[in-house]
Amino acid sequence: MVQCTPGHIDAVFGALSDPTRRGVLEHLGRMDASITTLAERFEMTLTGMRKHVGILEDAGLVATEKVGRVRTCRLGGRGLELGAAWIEQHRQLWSARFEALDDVVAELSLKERTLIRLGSGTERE
Amino acid sequence: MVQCTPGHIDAVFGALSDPTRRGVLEHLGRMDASITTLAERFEMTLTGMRKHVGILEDAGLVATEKVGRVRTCRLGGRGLELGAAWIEQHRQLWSARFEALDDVVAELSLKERTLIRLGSGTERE
DNA sequence: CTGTTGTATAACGAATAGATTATATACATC
DNA sequence: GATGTATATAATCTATTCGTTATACAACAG
Repeated sequence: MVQCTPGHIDAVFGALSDPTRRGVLEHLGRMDASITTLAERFEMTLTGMRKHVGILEDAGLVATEKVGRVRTCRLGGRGLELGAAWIEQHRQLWSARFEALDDVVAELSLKERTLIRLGSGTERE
Repeated sequence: MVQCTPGHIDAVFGALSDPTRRGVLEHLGRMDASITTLAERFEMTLTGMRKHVGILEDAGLVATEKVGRVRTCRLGGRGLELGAAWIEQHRQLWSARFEALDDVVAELSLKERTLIRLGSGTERE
């Protein structure tokens, strides 16, 4: 079951607020990775990367498993749903208050999906 | 046009990671408010609340206008779209990698929308 | 003009975040 | 068992966050 305390949402948004961590999520979206791999990819010490991964774990965005001496990180599903749910719920509230905004939103949703190549400083193009 | 730098997304998620600020957003979703009103509502000093509002402004989530000595705060549209767009984009990435997750997502999207009464510590029920 | 109200600004403090180095441990390999 | 690799843990450092108090200013009420 999805745990949904305020603190958990804090953790999800807090985790997403760092560009390195968003970059890690993008990377894990393409392939699983060890701490060492991620540390190299993001030019950071192992210890530093381990902390980021820990934060992503706490937020329910990443799951890890240690086999032998290698800790493998992969995307771990539900955290992002929490954030998405909160935002969606409030977008609806806002839309009710600003009816005119709906048009803007509809208009933007197309543009943004193509415009955005953003967010981590580690784009692959 | 929606500015969409990594830093801007940092600001949006960072702003959303604090329960007081999410509470302020919820409050402003129901009615506009002055700094004083918000400070009372959230049992905080004026200075403290002013800072939170400033952070929400920087993230593009709130707009303020000072008339006379009163600064009125209202929801200011585009910031939330940025966060929503980022999450949605990556949910799609993830879904591609974990096809089985799609079912879970679909299943949860119903449950969560009713389950969640969350996020700010200032629920009104 | 005087007093009160709403903000702004500055300075401070405790706690956390983001990163590091140094050291230890645990597994793999030869 | 010796060596190298992958991680864990502890200590440290700087910067930022979240909140405060103290002070100043600006505008409305009388």
